[in-house]
Amino acid sequence: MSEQTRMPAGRPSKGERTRARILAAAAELFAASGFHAVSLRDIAAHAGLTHAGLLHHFPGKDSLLIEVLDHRDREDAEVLSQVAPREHPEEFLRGVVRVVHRNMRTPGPVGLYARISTEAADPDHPAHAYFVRRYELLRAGLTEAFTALAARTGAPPGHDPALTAQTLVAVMDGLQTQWLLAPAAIDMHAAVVAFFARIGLDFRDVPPLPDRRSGSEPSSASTTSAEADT
Amino acid sequence: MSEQTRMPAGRPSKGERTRARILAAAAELFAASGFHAVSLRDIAAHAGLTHAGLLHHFPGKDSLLIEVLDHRDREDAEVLSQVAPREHPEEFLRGVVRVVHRNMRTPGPVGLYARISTEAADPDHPAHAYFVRRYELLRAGLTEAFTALAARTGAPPGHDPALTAQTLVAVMDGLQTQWLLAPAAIDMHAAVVAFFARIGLDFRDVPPLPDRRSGSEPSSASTTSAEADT
DNA sequence: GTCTATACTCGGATAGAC
DNA sequence: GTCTATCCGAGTATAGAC
Repeated sequence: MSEQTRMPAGRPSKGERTRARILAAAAELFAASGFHAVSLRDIAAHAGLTHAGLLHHFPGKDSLLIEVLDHRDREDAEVLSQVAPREHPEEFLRGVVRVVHRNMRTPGPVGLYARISTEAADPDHPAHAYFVRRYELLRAGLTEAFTALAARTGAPPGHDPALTAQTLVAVMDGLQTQWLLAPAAIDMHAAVVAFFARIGLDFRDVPPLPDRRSGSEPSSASTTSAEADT
Repeated sequence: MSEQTRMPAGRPSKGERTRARILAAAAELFAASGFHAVSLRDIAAHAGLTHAGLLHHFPGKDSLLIEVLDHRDREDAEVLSQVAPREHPEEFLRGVVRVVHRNMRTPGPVGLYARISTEAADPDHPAHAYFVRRYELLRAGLTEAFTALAARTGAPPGHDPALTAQTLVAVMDGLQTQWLLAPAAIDMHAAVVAFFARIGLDFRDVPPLPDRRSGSEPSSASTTSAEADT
């Protein structure tokens, strides 16, 4: 799914630059208007070529979507994969809070993600396998963190790390839905901090994340420890 | 948005019966394959007419969608509106658990709802206002219930009923996303019961809801107390 | 290897005949 | 109230210019 994504580092060829332009245009337009509402002709025009020319670089609209998702994914992975959930669970969970905080500055990509993740419930959807795997990894990483945390601090009797992980993911996703519909009424960051407080973690002091630098490739997105083997 | 939805009660005219047939076909096909994957020609054929004939009864595909959602909404409202959140908060919350439980038997409509609710983040979406209002009402009802409950049982110091309501809604929505992607891995009912347990409510014994009777109009869906004034 | 031109099929939507 | 005919724009595929 994400092979051949290492940076050429040297001088990018003309085709590679065109590809990057297309990807940037797709990300922007998808984020602004969603997947179905945007046509290949729109994206192509935005990137300065015809839709047939675009199809020389990408086999179809679906693959374009997946590559856009994959790219954004690596940006979050940059934050979360700095620290292994098993060894430094608190730090890992702090990273989650920081991502949520930053998400409140980027409704476009957040909306895109929310939209596609629900569309992808259909097994025939091009991004289905992508999201199944993504959620598995997310839950696995959080479960590891909660397990390590419970072992360290002494777990309450009925505590279930996997259930907590699943619920935390649900809270973050569900908050996005409400926030996207009524941004002024929902404070995702505060709600997630409150959720952590309910399970005994005080994350009120977690510092915000710097603004995402605009449209550049991640400098080093090699192996992400968040993608550890289950 | 939902005017002219009272039952004519007398003998339905031919047009009304056709309308009902179209609506039933749309609900079935949307639930089975989603919104975008189903064409007006599919729905029309399923209802026994051409797509142009269908468009005589509904101005467009969007309005068809909204009416389908509205219809399903009233069915859930039947459960939740039996009891006022302020007077009988436990019963009201029990109703929520029962709806979640029943949802696990109907992935089609649940998926449709999840999809549309994220698409509707776009202010230009035909269902935008619908979902904004729906979430406001949901949160308002739950906030009332949690407030009444806190007043009765003695509230913990830092307890915020509105925040709890918002988080519960998020949990239910987010669980749906994960469940739709991997039904075998997620038990929405158990997770919601666990969430209630975390805030001190034992809902393990809530009885399931009977199966939805197939394709008939609600017998009396007049005023829903869940739609009380905010 | 990069791109344009063109065409095919299917979608939603409209106009007007019956 | 329903149909036929038609329009426009979507995703996709192919041929061929450079």
